[in-house]
Formats: sequence, C-alpha cells, structure tokens
Amino acid sequence: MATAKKRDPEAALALLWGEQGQPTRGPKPSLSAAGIAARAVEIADAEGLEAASMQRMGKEFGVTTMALYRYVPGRAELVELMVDTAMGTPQPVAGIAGGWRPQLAHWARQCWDMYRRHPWILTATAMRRQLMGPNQLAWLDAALGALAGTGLRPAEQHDAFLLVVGHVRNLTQQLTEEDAEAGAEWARLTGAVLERHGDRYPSLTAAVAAGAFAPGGGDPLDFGLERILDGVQALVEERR
Amino acid sequence: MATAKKRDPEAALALLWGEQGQPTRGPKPSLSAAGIAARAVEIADAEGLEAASMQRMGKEFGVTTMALYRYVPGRAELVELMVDTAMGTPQPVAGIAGGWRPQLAHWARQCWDMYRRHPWILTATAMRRQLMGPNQLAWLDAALGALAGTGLRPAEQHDAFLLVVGHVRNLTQQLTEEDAEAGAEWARLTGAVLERHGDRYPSLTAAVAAGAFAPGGGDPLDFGLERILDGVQALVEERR
DNA sequence: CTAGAACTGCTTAGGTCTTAAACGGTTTCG
DNA sequence: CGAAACCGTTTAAGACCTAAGCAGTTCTAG
Repeated sequence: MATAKKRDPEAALALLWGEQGQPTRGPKPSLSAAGIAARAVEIADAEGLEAASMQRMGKEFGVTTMALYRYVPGRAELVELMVDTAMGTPQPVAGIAGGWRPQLAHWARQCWDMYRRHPWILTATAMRRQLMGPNQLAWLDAALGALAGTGLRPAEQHDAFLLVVGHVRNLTQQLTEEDAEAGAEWARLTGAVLERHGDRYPSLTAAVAAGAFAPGGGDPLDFGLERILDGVQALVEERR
Repeated sequence: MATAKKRDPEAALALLWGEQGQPTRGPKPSLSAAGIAARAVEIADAEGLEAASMQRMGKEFGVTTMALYRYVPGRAELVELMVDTAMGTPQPVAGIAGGWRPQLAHWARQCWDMYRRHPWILTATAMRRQLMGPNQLAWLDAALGALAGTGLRPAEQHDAFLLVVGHVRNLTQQLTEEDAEAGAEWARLTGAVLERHGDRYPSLTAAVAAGAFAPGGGDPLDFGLERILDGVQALVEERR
C-alpha cells in the first residue's frame, strides 16, 4: 500500500538515536541504516527527495528494494533519519560575543546555510510532527541557548525561536524555487497575466511597476532577520 | 508515469483564469473544472490533499478516472485550481482605519483563518513556483495595498510582505500538526528522549523545565505578528 | 440533409511507488 | 548438532498518474 500503514514511533526513535541492539545470530549485514541514509541524503541533495525512493536506494547498493526493509522500518522512517543526518551539528553559539542578538543572528545564518544545502528537508518536515533526532535537538538547543540571554519568559523564548526558524525556512523555500531559468519563465507568465487583468490589482500593478519584484541584490535573509530581531529586542527592552 | 510529464503552463493559466473557449460541438459536458475543483477542496479539507486523488474524484462524480482528464490537463493543474478556489477573495483592506499597521494585521489574521480552513494549501504550494490564479493575486494585492502606506521602498514592501505571509504559513503548519492526541503522544515521546539524553541539551532541558513548551493560552498568531510589525514600524520611522 | 469534425466518456494498458509475506541460505548460540 | 535468528530474494498486492485508442453524440459546413 502506498499510504497509511501502522507506524511504530518507538522503533523510529530507536533508529534515530541508534539505540537498537545489533544482532549476533545471522549473516553479517552488508548495509546499515546510517549508510543508507547518508547515500539517500546525497541523492536528495542532487535530485530531490522523490528521487531517493526505496527502489532507487536498492539499486544504489546493488540489492533488492526489499532488502532495505531489514535496516529501516519503512520509507517514512528513512526520511526522518535522512533529515537528522543532513542537519548535522550546529556550531555552539556560546562563544559569540555581543549577547543574544549576534548569537541568534549567527545561528539563523548557519541554519540557512544548512537548509540551502538540503532544501528537501522543508518538504520532509512539512505538515507533520517530526520525531526529532539528536542533531535536530542540537539545533533547537543552540537557538534556545542564545535566547536564554534575552530574559524573556520561557514561552516567549519558544515563540521567538519559532519566529526565527520560520523565517529561515520561508526564505529557503522562496529562494529554492528560483533556479533562474524557471524564475524567468514564471516572471514572464505572471507578467503577461497582469497585463491582461492588471486593473483588478492596482496595488500589485503599482508595486511591479516600481520594481518591487525585481531580483534583489542584497542578502535575502537580512531584511526579515533584522526586522524580527528588532521586534524581539524591543520586547526585551520593554521587559527590562 | 507517476512523475515528470511535460507541463504546459499556458494551458494551466488558461484553466486558472477560466479563459478557455468552451466547445460547441460534441455532447454536453457533464462536469466542469470548477466543479471538480470545488468538490476536491471539500475532500482535501476533510481528509487531506492526498485523499483528493484522481481516482477518488472520479468515484465522487460517478465517472471513470480518465474522464477527468477531459476537464483538467493533469493532477498538478487540478491542485493549482484547488488552491485558487480554496483561497477565495480577501476582504479589502482599504476601509480599515489606523493606517498600514492595523490593515496589515487584519490581513494577516484573515489569511491565517483561510490557511487554517485549508491547511493542505501549505503542502500544495511548497517548493514550487506556483502559477497564481485570480484569487491568489487578490490576496497579494490586498497586502501590498496595506504596505503601500508605509512609505518603504518597493523592494522592502515586498520583503515585508514575505515576512508576514511566512509567519502566517509557519504558524499554520505548527498548529495544524497538533491535533491534541497526536500532540500529547509526541510530547510524551520527546520527553522520554530528553530524559535519557538531557545532559547533551542543557538549554533545551532548562526551557522545558521552565514550561516553554507547555501549550500556550493566548492567540498563537499574536506574538510573532507583533514582533514583526514592531520591526517593520521601526524601519518605517527610521525612514521618515 | 448528410458527411465529417469535434467532443464526450470509457477501456486498456504501462509505468511509478510502497510494502506484506513466504522462502532458502547462513551464522551463532544452547 | 539442532534450532533460533537473521540475511537477501522472490512474489505479489494495492495504491497512484496518465498515454492511447475506441465508440458514441452533437453540431456545423458544404
């Protein structure tokens, strides 16, 4: 079946944390979950998440598709492992001078780099309470470490964290969409539509004419990040 | 084939904008693209985007799966039409007193309601330059209308728009994930993990202990929206 | 008024994907 | 030395999307 199935979160977590007692009986395993995930990450980086199908991974290792199910409960669990593998470990944030704001900015930039290297993580973690592996928790921990310096209430720190990751993720999606050629085609088509129906969208027409949609020059992360950090800082100072 | 296929953006746009010359020759069509999309939206609302498959839609209307392809070039185009259909028209923002900030806040809240009604729009519009239909453009136009009052540079208005939609979308994703039961299970599992490996994540452990992850009481949209608008407002005043 | 063009919906078929189940071979433990 | 555990394979089932061709139906051009 392509859908549903009964998922076992315990098994998935054991896989993520590498907490399965390895067997002693039968033949030596020729593969490993970590190895499969690592190769799958490479493929997803190069060709997208869809390309890293079970069948493809089987071919990649010279085994049958079904052989993979000895190492991984199913596709969903493999993707979860891929996500944690691809994320890697963030640099610690404690060493950065200047308090929470430069620390959080550095964290965001690092996170952005990571997402740009592995844009498929976005779709893999969308619309689903993701089981978090060691690396994903490390990223969370690092951001919270920076935010602890704000003196905000705990719930507010959590909200601020979501705000920053959210921005990073949105930007990743925005920028990944554009691979120049496709972006130009899109702009052309949308421009043609606007030419026909522009009168229904006065503000949009004006903005386009003013060049609001022209490919920007600066660092795309900056604008939003600065606005968000300004907003958080205002709250921090208000609390003090 | 389940993948690839040659897409025809022109045809897709014609579908979105209802600009196909309707036929005069053969038998009366028993369905319509708009009708199919409308029903598909209902199904996606209730059971998720996956549930609104071609096969399912065929059954839904008492015809074969392939009959649908007389009305829609393919699944992708149907989803695009579903998105625009589900979005509907936003309330105009011009009538709201108090300038750009209340206008943008109202827009965001309205947008959030829309996304909460149709959370599948998130996954449908992820990782792909979406062809925009009339309704989607109307939402964009409304937001830009509010932002025009800021006096920011055009590119900055665009960036600010992305910041606000991004927040709304992130929050939708965040909140849709939690359907209480699943959320509790997730919290339990993550708690158990943290109990075992907590020493590796000091900041996270502290935050959890302080209740940062306890289900919050207030309006979840508020925190981020206020921070973002504060940040934008600071820039507006700096420009003045 | 009558072909034929155009359009309808259906059938057939081929390709993708995940995964359940059973089977023979291999390794180690009791 | 048997039996249990584990390996990779084969087989097969059920989901999905869609290309291609076929038999009717309806309008229009000649």
